Amino acid sequence: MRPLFHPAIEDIRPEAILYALSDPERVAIFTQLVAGCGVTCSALAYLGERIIPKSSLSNHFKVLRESGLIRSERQGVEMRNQSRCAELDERFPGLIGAILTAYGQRPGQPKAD
Amino acid sequence: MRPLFHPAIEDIRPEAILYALSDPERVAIFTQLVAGCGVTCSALAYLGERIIPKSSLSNHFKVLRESGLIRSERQGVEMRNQSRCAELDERFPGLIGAILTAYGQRPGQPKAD
DNA sequence: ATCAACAGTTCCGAATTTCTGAACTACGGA
DNA sequence: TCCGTAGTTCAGAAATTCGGAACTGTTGAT
Repeated sequence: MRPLFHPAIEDIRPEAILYALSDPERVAIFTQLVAGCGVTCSALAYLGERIIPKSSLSNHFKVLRESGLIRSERQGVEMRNQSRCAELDERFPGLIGAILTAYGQRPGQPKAD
Repeated sequence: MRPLFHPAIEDIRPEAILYALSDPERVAIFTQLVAGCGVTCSALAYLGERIIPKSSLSNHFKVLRESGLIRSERQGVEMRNQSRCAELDERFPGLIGAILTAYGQRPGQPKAD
């Protein structure tokens, strides 16, 4: 499998972040990661009112990863995902927090780590 | 004149805001409006390095308007546009500011450090 | 009233992007 | 080895975006 691409912190573009988080399904996924639970891909298939097909889920993770919002690494047969909140909050102060607050889904302080 | 649709402040959805501001051309337009001047549509056709076709420009304004970011009203033969920042900042505290700050920190943009 | 000029919108076809089922790859365990 | 599970990639259909041309609505001039 191709190595997964993660942008360096300085290469992260605001438009990619906003685009990634303009989809409520991706926001729900990201929110779970920020909260620290459900870190694998398949664990999140039942978010919301529908079952997200796994190819769509995989694509959501790719968008989140390539926008710089999350970091993914393979661990055995599954993929561990974690948010890059701490880095992001240094680069774009207050941005992630304000977005999650706006969605009304912020479960904790993204800066905390 | 047929009134243009503007969402009530309580109907504004974060995903619409993020989607609207995930396009750098729209961000450039919005930034001009935030800067204060009630700006017309055609006055912004030369933002950035290309001439934006007027149908595209019209669509950008429509997206901004229907997401709740701006208010537009016809004044004579032209359209005056203004940002809804004050309302928005009450509904989604810090969101617009954090987004504009994030765009202001892109590489290539003036940096405050 | 009629016409022309202008600001912006709408229409619609082409190009691009998104979605998702099916096929596939990668890893671990027996 | 073969099997099951986790996730990715492929490919075609569906949806969205882009932008030129035609159109609408307003003002000012004749």
